[in-house]
Amino acid sequence: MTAGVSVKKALFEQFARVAKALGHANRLELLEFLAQGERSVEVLAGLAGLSVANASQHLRHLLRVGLVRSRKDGQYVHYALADESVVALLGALRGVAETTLAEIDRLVDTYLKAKDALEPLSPDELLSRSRQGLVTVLDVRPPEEYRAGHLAGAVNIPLADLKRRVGELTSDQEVIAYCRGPYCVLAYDAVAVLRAKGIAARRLDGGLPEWRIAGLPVEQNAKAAS
Amino acid sequence: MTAGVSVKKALFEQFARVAKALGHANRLELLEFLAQGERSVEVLAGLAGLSVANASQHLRHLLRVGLVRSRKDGQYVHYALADESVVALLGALRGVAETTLAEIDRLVDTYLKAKDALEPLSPDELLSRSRQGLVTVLDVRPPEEYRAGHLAGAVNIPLADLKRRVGELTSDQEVIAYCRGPYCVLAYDAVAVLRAKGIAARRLDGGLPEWRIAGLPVEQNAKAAS
DNA sequence: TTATTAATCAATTGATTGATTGAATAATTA
DNA sequence: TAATTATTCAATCAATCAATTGATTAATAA
Repeated sequence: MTAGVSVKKALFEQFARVAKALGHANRLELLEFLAQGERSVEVLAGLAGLSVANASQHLRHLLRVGLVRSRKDGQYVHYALADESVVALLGALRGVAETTLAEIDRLVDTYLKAKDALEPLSPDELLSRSRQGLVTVLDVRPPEEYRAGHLAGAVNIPLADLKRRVGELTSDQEVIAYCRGPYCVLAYDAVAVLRAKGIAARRLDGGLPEWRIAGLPVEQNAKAAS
Repeated sequence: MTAGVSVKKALFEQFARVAKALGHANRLELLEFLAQGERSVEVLAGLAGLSVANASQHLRHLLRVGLVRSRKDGQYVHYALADESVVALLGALRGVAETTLAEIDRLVDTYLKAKDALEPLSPDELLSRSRQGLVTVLDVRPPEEYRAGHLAGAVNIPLADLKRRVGELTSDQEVIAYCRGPYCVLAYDAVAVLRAKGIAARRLDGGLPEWRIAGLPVEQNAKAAS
């Protein structure tokens, strides 16, 4: 019982190590990118706008506390989330921040514009509708991200090309657009573009990691699945 | 889109603030106590073994990031978790730490002794069994914690008194013991004591906050529910 | 072998954090 | 009114953290 106190303390210190590792915007952003799939240090540094050395340090920090794992392939080191439970943790963190910080609401509103006007579709709904062939799933991310992993059957038209290539979409089906996750504007913008062209469109709720967990099929057009 | 970058950054910074607030063993311990119910600064300081000034500072920190709320009642300030989502976040943090840190396993083993020998009962199972009157629910925490909130119908026999008062329990029903949460040894010890006396006993999985969310009825013998 | 590239390491700097101390509020009681 | 109690504030100091820089380790290509 007396010894129990220090063990309890040690337990909380371990938990705190994990939480502390989450306590930096850059590391959270890196984790968000990793939630979409394995990435190399250089790619991650580019995505997050960090120097390679800095990104490397943050990644090693995440590695030390067990939030990510790494795999060496030639001269590349690929990082990935350690576990699905990390996605759950990031979701829970978002959940708390959204319900308790008014600041978040303000930012989300600014960032995502007419948020409420675009009621999103849940992964479950998407699953049943796409089984019936009722919807076209549209991935508006850049091709390289699409290749690294996307929803099965999704069409890839990057947002920049959407206006030009809108003819490729059949206008008699509702289009469900998605990009990187809940705070990615691309999908919002795509829905706006499509609606302006008279095509029924909605955004898919959540992000790739959540959909994977929810059971939506994910596929890859790997360049070299080494 | 260019402005989007800084908003995105700001969003991650808000999330990081929350995570950072979780990144200290003392604050996590305070949150664990708060998950059981509202407590005053002095009580929390005592429970966590901190000076009042130090506990106050940690609590104000948690308040600033929205993880707890406070209520002034006379000269006392009572703190409580801001929201149920905080319980979920703490659970997710535990989940990640348990699956990714080997160190945790070692500590839990040391702390909770023959952990696996005592398969716990889930809240759902408890609910159906107690409806049928099949089990006796035993709260082994000190009376003051019991009074502050306990499972409806639970009998309170603090662990220290259990050997002496074991006669108060009917030996023809299985006893389900609980204390403060998943890392509280009292319930483990109680199960050991009861089994030694020939009484079928198991531990209840999780902790009071989780049971509340799972729908188990919680009641209070308030001293003065002001 | 010698470049080149990807990633990490080591050292430095400035900034932030946590515990302690003593003083200051603010509500209650004598 | 003065004393007591619960809490918070303000200042301090040691410890830790994050970004930068330049050097170093591996793997690959010329």
